Amino acid sequence: MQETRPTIAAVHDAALQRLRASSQRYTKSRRQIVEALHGEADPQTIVELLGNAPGLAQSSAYRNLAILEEADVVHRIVTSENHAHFELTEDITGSHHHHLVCTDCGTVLDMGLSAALEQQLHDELADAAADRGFVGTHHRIDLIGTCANCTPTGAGG
Amino acid sequence: MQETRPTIAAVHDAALQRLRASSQRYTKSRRQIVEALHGEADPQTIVELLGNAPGLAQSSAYRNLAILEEADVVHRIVTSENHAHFELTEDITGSHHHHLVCTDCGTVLDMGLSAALEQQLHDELADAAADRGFVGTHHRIDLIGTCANCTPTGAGG
DNA sequence: TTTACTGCAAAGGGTTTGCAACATG
DNA sequence: CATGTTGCAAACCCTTTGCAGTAAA
Repeated sequence: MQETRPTIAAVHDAALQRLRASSQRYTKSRRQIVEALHGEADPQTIVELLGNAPGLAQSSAYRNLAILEEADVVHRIVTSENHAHFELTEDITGSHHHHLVCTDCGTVLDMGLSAALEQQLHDELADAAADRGFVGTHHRIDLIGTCANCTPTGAGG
Repeated sequence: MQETRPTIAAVHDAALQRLRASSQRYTKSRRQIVEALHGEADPQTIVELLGNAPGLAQSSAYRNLAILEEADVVHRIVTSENHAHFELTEDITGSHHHHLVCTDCGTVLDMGLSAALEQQLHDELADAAADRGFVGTHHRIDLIGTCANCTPTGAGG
């Protein structure tokens, strides 16, 4: 699922169009953020992102991430950790996926589920929403646990 | 699913046992928190909780919620909102459920899914976890959208 | 050129913590 | 009686914001 990612050029193009649609510019800082997010397979925290975007001010990162989120270029992931994680939206990467959240170090990893399961889930969520007068826009599935780095017994366990 | 909740007495009993297992006392503050959580159908924020637990200091609420969480009496829900939400654990209420999260007001509502879907999800999550060397403990499903109070067009829409 | 964006640093807001008094077992 | 808990208030940390200079369209 990580192997079929669009090229950075395609991502920049998509980002540019979305920002234009929101009457926003595609500045150097924003390109840096998009490149940093594209460069890593999994969602990054602000701190990680700043490490991958040399010279970018923290305040600019927050401001631009908010704008990129508003323009549907970036998606914000909030787990029980203190730091939020960010990734390119599914619209841009073209892959619907969910997350593995490590309770130890806070790392967030991507994972995919079958289309059949997604469909059934979609239907049941629609029913549940209707029962409560709720209008759903999208769903989110997380598997909570410990990642390979934080699991005591190395592998195979 | 909300109709089959255990009595407050049963909840207190379960909470007491879990706290004892964690070498913790079941103090007046902790009882107050458990009662407040039992009293509402849906997860509450700290502010709401304090409103339902007269005389309880904010710091005590945070401290005790952490202890109750550690003892598996209380579950913390983190959405994209600023405020965390809290509810009694499924072990205590006896009902496995998921959440509807309103992006407008931050409200969190409970919902249930079918056993069949839960089973299939469980299996696929196990596969995805294995692929990444991840050890999962539990999952979380949220439907993001707007609740009845925040949806412009009344109902049916 | 005009407008929006950037960086710095200080402010904001939910959560956590130190300390003395108090309640629990 | 010894230890854990409470409440107050200050500290903490991530995030947001004001302002003057700068880059984008």
